[in-house]
Amino acid sequence: MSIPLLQRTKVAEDCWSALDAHEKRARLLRAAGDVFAREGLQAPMPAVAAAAGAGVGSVYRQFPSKRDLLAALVVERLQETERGAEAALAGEHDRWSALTGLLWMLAERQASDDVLGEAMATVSEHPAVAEALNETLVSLQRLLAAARSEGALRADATTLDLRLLFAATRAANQLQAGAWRRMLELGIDALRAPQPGRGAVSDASTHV
Amino acid sequence: MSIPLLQRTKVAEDCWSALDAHEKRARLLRAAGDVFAREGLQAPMPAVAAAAGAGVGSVYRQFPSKRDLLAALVVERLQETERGAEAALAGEHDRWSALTGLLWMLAERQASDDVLGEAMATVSEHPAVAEALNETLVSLQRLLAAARSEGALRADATTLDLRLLFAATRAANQLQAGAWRRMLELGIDALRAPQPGRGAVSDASTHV
DNA sequence: ACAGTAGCGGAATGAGCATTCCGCTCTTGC
DNA sequence: GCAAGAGCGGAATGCTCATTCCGCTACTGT
Repeated sequence: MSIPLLQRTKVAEDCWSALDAHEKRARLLRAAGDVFAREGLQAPMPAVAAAAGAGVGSVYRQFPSKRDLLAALVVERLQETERGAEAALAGEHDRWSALTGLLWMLAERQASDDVLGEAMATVSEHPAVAEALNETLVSLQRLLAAARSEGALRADATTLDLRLLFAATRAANQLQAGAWRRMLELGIDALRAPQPGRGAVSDASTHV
Repeated sequence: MSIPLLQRTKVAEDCWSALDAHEKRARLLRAAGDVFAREGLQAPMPAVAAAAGAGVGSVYRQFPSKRDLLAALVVERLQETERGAEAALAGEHDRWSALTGLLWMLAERQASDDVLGEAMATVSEHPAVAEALNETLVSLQRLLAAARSEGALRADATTLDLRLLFAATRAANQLQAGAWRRMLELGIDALRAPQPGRGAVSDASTHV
């Protein structure tokens, strides 16, 4: 069941064990993501361990507590988001298209596997999560700034608006499968700059 | 601690015990609402019992399970909403004002004590809740129809839109206290009929 | 080939909670 | 005033986990 053959060799053992640990961690994270997505956040640790083909002990060696495991999962997703934002910023299209494209991608992913939203709420206080969130928000902020300078994004849009949008799509989807699409369309419309329009998704423009 | 004096008298004992049971039930419900609002839905039953100045046994005599207690709480709130809708329908103002007024009131209440949203998700399958929800939706539906006939509400707005709106305000508020206001303003704007506007909160107009 | 040990799997432990059970009290009916 | 019993409070029970602990296996270095 395990992959002991990859463990420590006489050559550069630190290097090997490091690589190995990394792979094991990734495997656990993937299994945890699957299990939590399928059974909800209350899925027991032993189930996660089993899904990863490991014993609980091994899970706890990588993640000191369930909370830490959840946090790692969330951080992973946040980093993906950050990379997505960076890519959007560097892409060929105009920033507005890049931004909306990113939002659709993220929302779709969230819709197909909602755990992360709930997990985020559970571990938002976790140091690692807080840090990752900050970094992600910085990237998103830059993307917003770029889109704004191109005139496509309403002037007072902030990253809080984006977060509100995600919260809303998630809520919508819990109420009725597929409802997230409409909610997102609506939100994106509200984010668009044009015309004299009325309000934005948020008036709290003093946040990152 | 208890109010034994009100129990059974020789006069019309069914009547008395019924009234008494009703009062006790109400007291439990109030206590449960407080406790859950303060400590979250995972608050232990003994805590609820203590808050009501009763023993767990008494709680279980009224509500066979925690789930039933939660359901009763949700049903109560739904009925309030229903009454609110009826009142709005019968009020003096135009239906649009009545509708938005109702939405503001309900959203504010939800913001100040969020449990019900979560509880609703937990027990939405419960028969009693399903039934109460249906009735509430019927009333809201009538209010919507009235507002629509006055021309203030967009033609394709449904009660699902209202539910989405509540889900969204709740989500917004969880992210940032007070954010529900903006979200609600936005949603109400989207519900307004006027001009050629773009989209509604939902495109699923085939639901009650 | 052998002793030493890192890392593993999963049994064992402990805590928290919903729910059940029971002895006790206060009220009733005579 | 007394026996019967309705309804009460809260101790006891049983179960589900998170987390800890430990004997075992497989690889290392000699």
